[in-house]
Amino acid sequence: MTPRTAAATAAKSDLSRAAIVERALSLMDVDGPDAVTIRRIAQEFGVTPMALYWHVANKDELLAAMGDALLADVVPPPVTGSWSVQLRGVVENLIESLSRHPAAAELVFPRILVTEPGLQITEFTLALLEDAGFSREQAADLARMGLQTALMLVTQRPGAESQAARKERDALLAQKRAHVESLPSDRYPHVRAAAVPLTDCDDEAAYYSFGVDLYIEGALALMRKVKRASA
Amino acid sequence: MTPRTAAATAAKSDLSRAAIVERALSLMDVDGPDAVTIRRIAQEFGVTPMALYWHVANKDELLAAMGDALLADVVPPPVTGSWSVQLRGVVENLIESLSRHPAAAELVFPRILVTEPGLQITEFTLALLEDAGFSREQAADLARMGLQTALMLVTQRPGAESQAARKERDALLAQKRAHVESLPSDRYPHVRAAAVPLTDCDDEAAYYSFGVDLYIEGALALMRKVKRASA
DNA sequence: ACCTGAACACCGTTCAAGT
DNA sequence: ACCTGAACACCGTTCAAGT
Repeated sequence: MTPRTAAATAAKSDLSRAAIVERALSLMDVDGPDAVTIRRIAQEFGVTPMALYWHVANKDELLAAMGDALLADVVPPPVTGSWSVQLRGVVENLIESLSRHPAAAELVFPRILVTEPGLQITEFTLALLEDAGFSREQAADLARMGLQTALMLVTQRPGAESQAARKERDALLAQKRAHVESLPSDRYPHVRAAAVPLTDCDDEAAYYSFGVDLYIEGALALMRKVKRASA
Repeated sequence: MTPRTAAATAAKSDLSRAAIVERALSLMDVDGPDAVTIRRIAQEFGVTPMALYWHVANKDELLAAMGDALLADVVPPPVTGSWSVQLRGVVENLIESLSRHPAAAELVFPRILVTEPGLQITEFTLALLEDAGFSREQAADLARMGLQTALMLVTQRPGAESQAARKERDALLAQKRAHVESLPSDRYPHVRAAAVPLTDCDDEAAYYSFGVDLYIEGALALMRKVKRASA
């Protein structure tokens, strides 16, 4: 029996498409997108780079699979309540899932119309919006922007928007805030005063609900306009 | 006199930081982000890869400079009209500039609080929103989401969201639409019916104004809430 | 069915050297 | 001041070969 580390043994025995995808996702969160390489993942599994190609066609397919994995565990939205309450549920559940792997969140975009769960979310949202009275085109745009809203809120959350490795993130954040606070207050008084809220997010829940509010209130206002025009 | 192509001669004589940035931007639009490499840009200028390092510290700095270039020619917003009209101007002018290089648009995100024009836009927007009655934190969140809205609309515009080279884009788009149209209509009736608006954008102006409307109407609705709470 | 080894065409970047 | 040449450590990927 050749000696091997316990970790490598466990990892190697686990080599599978799902395990690779999961490892790639956490690699992305911890060490940033540049760390997600075929060779690095293989190394983490104690395996040759070429071994991955048995489970995954190529890197693009791996990235797609990562997007699919995020989409796969989005909780289905509530089916009761007003259309705006249900719409809010769609966006909130998206945020809930995407925020588990913020660095990988944007990978879901190209997968939404290709993957089963993505299509189900889209179907539900379109039905909701058309029933509410939006035209087909408006419903399509609005549904798309709901996904965009969830995605933006997650990927660009102040304090977490950097693409660097987790280790460097705090230093970069401190540096950025110091820079903003060093700005001349005669030229940028508001920016300086808002240095903290611009660079960090002390209350995550409040941040997300404010963002979702903006979207939902916008949709409600547009609905009123549609009703007025058709009346 | 050694023979050289006219293009290479003209390009070589033009080698400068600004020229490199410009070339990188159009390379990104035409051939996709993967085509933006130090070596490829050098080749386009008929020059050795190392030559670029005189004008640019490294690739990260080049990407930052590309973001800065987009921000640099954002038209200043109008200074008259209600706060919501001015806010709309901010977002519309951002869209105007970013849509000239959609593939590079996301590069502005990390540059907004670092660059002169970015800070001016932020200062203007924060002042606008705080004067309107939003708290400092709300103003910061709302300003950020205005930028996010502009960016998302541009980068994710249906039919242009692919990161592929321009040559392949049409084929990919057609393929995607064909896929959506081949969906079982008993399971995804709304998605199927909305195949065209989901995959293409026939009226660009209408698409953008709908997106900006959503944001502005949302802001107006939140303002009413703020007023009501403080009354 | 699943993995390895060698090889290829690409990257970004350093460092010393040219003019 | 501006550019070249050689070299290094990395990529993704192919292809033939092992078990």
